[in-house]
Amino acid sequence: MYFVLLFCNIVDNMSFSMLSHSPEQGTLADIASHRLAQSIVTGELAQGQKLNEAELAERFGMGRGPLREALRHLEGMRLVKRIPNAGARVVVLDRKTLSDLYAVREALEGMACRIAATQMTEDEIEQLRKLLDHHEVQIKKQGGKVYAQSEGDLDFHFQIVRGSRNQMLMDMLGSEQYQLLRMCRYRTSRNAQRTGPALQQHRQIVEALAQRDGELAELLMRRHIRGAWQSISEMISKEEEAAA
Amino acid sequence: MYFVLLFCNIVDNMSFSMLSHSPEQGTLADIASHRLAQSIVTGELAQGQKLNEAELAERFGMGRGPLREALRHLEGMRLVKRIPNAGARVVVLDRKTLSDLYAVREALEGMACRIAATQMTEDEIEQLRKLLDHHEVQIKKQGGKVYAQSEGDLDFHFQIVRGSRNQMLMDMLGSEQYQLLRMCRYRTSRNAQRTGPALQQHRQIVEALAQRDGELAELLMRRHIRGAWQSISEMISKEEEAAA
DNA sequence: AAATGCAATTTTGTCGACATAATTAAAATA
DNA sequence: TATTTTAATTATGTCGACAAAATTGCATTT
Repeated sequence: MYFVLLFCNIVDNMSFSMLSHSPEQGTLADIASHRLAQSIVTGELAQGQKLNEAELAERFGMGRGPLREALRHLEGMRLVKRIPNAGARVVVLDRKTLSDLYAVREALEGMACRIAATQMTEDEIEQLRKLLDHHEVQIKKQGGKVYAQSEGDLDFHFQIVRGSRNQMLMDMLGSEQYQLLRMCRYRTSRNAQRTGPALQQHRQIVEALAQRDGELAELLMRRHIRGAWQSISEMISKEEEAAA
Repeated sequence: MYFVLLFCNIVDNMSFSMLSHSPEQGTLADIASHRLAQSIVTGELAQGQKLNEAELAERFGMGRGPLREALRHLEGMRLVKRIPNAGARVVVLDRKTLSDLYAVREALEGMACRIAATQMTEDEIEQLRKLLDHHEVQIKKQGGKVYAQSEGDLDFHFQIVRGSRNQMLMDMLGSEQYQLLRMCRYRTSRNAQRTGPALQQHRQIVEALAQRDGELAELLMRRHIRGAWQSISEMISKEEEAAA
């Protein structure tokens, strides 16, 4: 029990590690699952690409059994789409899929924010402030590394979700949806970012949490996510124009 | 393409079939997944029970490979909890888990309702009315068969989720959360029901949809789900008292 | 008698080989 | 030449056997 608590504290302070860091431990299926997820999220495996079991199994140095289990897991995370007797393909993030994702996020994270306002400890809120300070420094110091900023942003959101104390929410957002979000970020992070206004909005949200104003916190979070979607949506439109 | 559309129409009219009917087709892993899910939901497999791979594989007449894939799938659906090197167990639906589930449901189905008010066709809304008429007849005719009523209730909710046209929402609620809900119903369906007030609330929601009043529809749906949770919560309390 | 350490058993994790279905390529026909 | 049929190839689905880990039961020790 002591070790479990210790581990949790480590995780607490690990910024975005819990979302992306791959554990080179556990069963081979778990390892394959993490490596595949990472490859898909970063775009190393292109959207819609066919995933050959034998090929991947050899690349990962394992048999096809564990790899098939990993594919089932990724299917549950919506990172791959399986068709019986016809293999698995990397999911394709089209406009409609992302639109649906952001709509769900708005509802869920809005709720998380409202509850978190009543559940988070003063200490946790103070941690959020420090996280944002850290982000601000990072933004000013190195405006180039948009990747780390994106992960930092996701980390902020997930800390609030944790503050809701709703395990189902943590599972749904943490282990599934955030992977799709990260995937989306990687696709669009080359283009312009909106880190400045986002940071400002984050600060507003934290202050609402500090004042225990759940209604306001929810409103701000929903507006923040709607703004993010608008930004992404415009980016996709430009890409579509460029492609045509 | 013609066959696909035809199939969809059939599914549309199949009341609760899409949520529980097991397809004796596809891969063995899919079959095992459905049969296991059904056994877990109905309580045939008790909560917290250890799931022995070899035993289940023999019972289903298949090897352990497909069964392991099925377990991975059920883990994604949150029906079982796996621990590396220590096997899988049926999930335990304690009060906190169900509370979290209903909180998430309220947010998601509330959103679904609001969007459905602008997206559903007149025909779909008329279908909802007919569904409720059918429920009313069933309730009056045979007050005993609470099982069918529960499934009918879930069907109503899912039709509205479909009306939101949000595929992610349909996946999340349809293939995952509803299984947990059905599981919960089976546990508590022996006790008193609240089919009367629920039907009334359903009718209110449909009328709000018909008037294209998304705000009202969302409010009514959220209130409806909160009421359902209150009812379930009291039931759990009584069970806990009886056990003590 | 309780607790600890060790051996035996059970169960999970993994791999390789075979069967079956889908895809591709080639050949035959209109 | 275009299309359909058929054969060959590839990939997925499945099983059985082995290795490693965990659990159980027993014997030993304090």
